[in-house]
Amino acid sequence: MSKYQAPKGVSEYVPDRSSHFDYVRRTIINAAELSGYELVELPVFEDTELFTRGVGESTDVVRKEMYTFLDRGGRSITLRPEGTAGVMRAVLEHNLDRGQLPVKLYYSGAFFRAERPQAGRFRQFYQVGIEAIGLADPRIDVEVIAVADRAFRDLGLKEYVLEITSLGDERTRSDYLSDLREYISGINLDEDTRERAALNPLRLFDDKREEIRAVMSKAPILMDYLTPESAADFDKVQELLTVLKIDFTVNDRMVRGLDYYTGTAFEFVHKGLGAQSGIGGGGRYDGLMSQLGGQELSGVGFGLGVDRILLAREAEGLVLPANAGLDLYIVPLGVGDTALALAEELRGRGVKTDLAFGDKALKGAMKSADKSGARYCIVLGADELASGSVQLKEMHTGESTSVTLSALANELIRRISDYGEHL
RNA sequence: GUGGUCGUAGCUCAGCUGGUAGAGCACUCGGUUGUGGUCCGAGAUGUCGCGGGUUCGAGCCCCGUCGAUCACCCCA
Repeated sequence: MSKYQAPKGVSEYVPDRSSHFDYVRRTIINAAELSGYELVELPVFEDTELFTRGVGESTDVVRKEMYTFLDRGGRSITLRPEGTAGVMRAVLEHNLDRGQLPVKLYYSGAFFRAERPQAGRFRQFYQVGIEAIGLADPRIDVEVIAVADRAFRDLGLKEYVLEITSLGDERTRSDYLSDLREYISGINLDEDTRERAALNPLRLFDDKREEIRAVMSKAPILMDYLTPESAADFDKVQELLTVLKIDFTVNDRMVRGLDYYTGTAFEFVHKGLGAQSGIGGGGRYDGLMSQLGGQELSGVGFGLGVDRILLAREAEGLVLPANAGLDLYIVPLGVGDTALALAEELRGRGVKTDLAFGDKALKGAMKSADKSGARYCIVLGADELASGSVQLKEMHTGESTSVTLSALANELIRRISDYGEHL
């Protein structure tokens, strides 16, 4: 082993797991595209201020988890810890909010948070997210949730639950928070906990300790402070989720870590994952655009954790569906040049082809053919070139049929399209 | 950032109270002239995470460090 290792806490994927990772990511993207979301490809670093203002100075993410540094021009730069702020910046910068609303966008890529790593929590991790910007309509909230749910179902996940809540509008929030703070000031807490509560009193709802849970169960609930409009929206969300047959539970003490959330908030939690069980979450944000200097527009979106979803699939024992691996493996016997040329010709016609290199002995080359997972295999040697035909062998049945070299490409294409339809 | 556990061949792991490293799988080659997946045989492979210390001697003990992991915290 080399003395170099990947930096602490990064997630990286190599074969065979990389294809599984890619499958997860593509499935999520596919769900987004099915609902009309379009790609934005954004930088992985931004001006630090975008995040301090967008995500919120009081959040842990901003206070202690950002990778921030000065670039060579002395600018303060931060590796993106989340996706929404960057999307908003791009929307404003390119005036996407001047056209028809909502603007529906998705992104996919790496994010960075300087946390202490553990299973399912990485310093570089992958997220796919969507944002629907410009319309405050509970139907869009539900659409966003439905995209996530579709992705999870397409991925074959079963052991997850959807939790939803409403955080109300700004007025509800400030009324509620002052009451909650008052309640908390009346209970006896250790210094550390008191500090956390001062920063964000909602955090105490998340505390794992029995005694804290007991006192917090009697604390005022945000849900009771909702304005009639917020309450009506939240009812509508629940009604629509029911219509769409998306199961959910209302968690009236859900805590979201990012300051910008208002109104509908949700979280998908997987049961097989231990402490880092959130596989995705999101919600509506009313103040974010104006906070960043744009017009007063509301938005809603989610971020799904690709790494954790892969872990969740593995926890459920799911394996990759019938893979689109190699179609053909060529075993050359002393005619490596011709074999490579043939492979190139077949590849040019869309046949996924690999071949043995390095003048392997027949037996070893056949083993390679087996391990490659290719559907078919041919041996190519002087005899075949002389006769102009090869034995096309189907690996899993062992059956061979004689095919002329000139007809090989067409024959393979025919067979591939056959089994393609059965996938 | 805090606390616990762990770190031995590519992988999963064994290694008794300290005496100088092993198994299974994987890999390479072979089992008579050109067909894999089973079987049989042979072979290669480790600075025992890294650095110090104790000791005649350390994979086994001590300290540090790096990494993983579990929980707190936080969140995707």
